[in-house]
Amino acid sequence: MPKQTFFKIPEDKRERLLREAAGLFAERGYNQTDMAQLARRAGIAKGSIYNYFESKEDLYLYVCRDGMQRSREAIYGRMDPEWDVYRQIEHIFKEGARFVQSHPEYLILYANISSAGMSRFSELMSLEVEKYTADYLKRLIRRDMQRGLVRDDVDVHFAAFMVNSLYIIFMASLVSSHFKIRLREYLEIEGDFTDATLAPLIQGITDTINNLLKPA
Amino acid sequence: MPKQTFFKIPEDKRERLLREAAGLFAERGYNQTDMAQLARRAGIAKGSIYNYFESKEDLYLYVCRDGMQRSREAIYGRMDPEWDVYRQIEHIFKEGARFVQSHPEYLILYANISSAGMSRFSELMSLEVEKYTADYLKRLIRRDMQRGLVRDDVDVHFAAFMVNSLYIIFMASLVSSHFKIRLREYLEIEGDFTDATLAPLIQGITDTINNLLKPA
DNA sequence: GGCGGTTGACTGACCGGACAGTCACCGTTA
DNA sequence: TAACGGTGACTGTCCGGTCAGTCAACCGCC
Repeated sequence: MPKQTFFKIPEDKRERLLREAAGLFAERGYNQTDMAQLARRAGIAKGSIYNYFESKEDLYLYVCRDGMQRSREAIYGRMDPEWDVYRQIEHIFKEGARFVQSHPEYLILYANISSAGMSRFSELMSLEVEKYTADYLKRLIRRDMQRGLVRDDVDVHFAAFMVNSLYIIFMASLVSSHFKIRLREYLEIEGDFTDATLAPLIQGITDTINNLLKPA
Repeated sequence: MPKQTFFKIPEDKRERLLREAAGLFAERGYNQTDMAQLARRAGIAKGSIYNYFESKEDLYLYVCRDGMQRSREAIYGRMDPEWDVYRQIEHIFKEGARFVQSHPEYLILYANISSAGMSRFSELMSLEVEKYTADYLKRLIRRDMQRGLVRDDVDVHFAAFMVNSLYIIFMASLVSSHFKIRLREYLEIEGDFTDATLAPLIQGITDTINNLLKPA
């Protein structure tokens, strides 16, 4: 957690530091991020960062949690909880794609907690990151099973796992340099992804999910 | 590529260095791996490593490529190319799970080329790593489509992408600390994974794939 | 088979750069 | 003038890569 000072400084300074930190941590990873460079980019002195946070690790954890919060708001914020599971999943994929294209840094931060040398962080954050989505999906599938919209022989845990797995791969494919290359190789796409290439991909994935869940 | 010297030293010394390097790079990541510590673990002097390889980066790339090679041999080696796509996919998942449990380091190396600060490496290796599997799966699906074993309205590229995506998530779930925690949370498993928890998961995933491909 | 010479793998102390975190001082405001 | 946020030069540590020197093995010659 930040020190109190961090919440007493002007909001734009706070935002700028968080923005630059998210960008740098995402671009270079935790260990390769240089606090002096971060200070320079954020337009403050290195010492100031240590007035706001106990340590680099402290800052990193806060930036990650803050990023998860922002992602969640962007993706779940405009969703009507009364929509059926199929419409909600479609919404999540579409809003996710939109959000990740304007703010790839947060998804990269997420992806990095699973990389080598980060197990210290993953022990702190993985559960807290995954629990929200896992619970949400399971509740949603269960609710629509009761409404007769989902086959009643579906294993709720497994189904939620599959939905989220496909979501993770999809999002990573838009953002990580490795997964972008991989997606291009599989779909034999030249150049950047456009709505014209992404729409059928989302369609294919959501169709697969529908197939898994929909009554015969 | 290694220098010639590397191929002139006794095989067990060579193997030991590669083994320890794969282990350390996987455990701590590229940047956090200390060449002095690696030398100590491999039972040689730091200078010797630089008699075998130009640089840390050179060693890393060789260890990764070597690991991919070994993984491929373990997983594709005992497979009969005449088996139908469903049997081959099941074999890949089962052998993959077996291999990754005895040699998690190679899959971790694979997973790490997609992490932050590794884009330099992913540009070098991603294509070469993914191309093999992508081509293999596409060829297999196409062949069995001609044999009438796969629905003829399936998009081969998309189908291969889905199969490999589920495979990646599955393998990562057995190996990365983050994905292990995530799998436990979704499936509500306590403690370690056993065959009893893994078998139904493989079953669920291959069923989903079969559903995607099999004629009505 | 003994001897001098040559080769090349092996070694680890050392160097230089990078970088997290500190601290003594500064400027502003109440 | 006290309190507090801001600052950047400084420090200690870490680590990739180097290199001058060692030594065992091998070779050709007597």
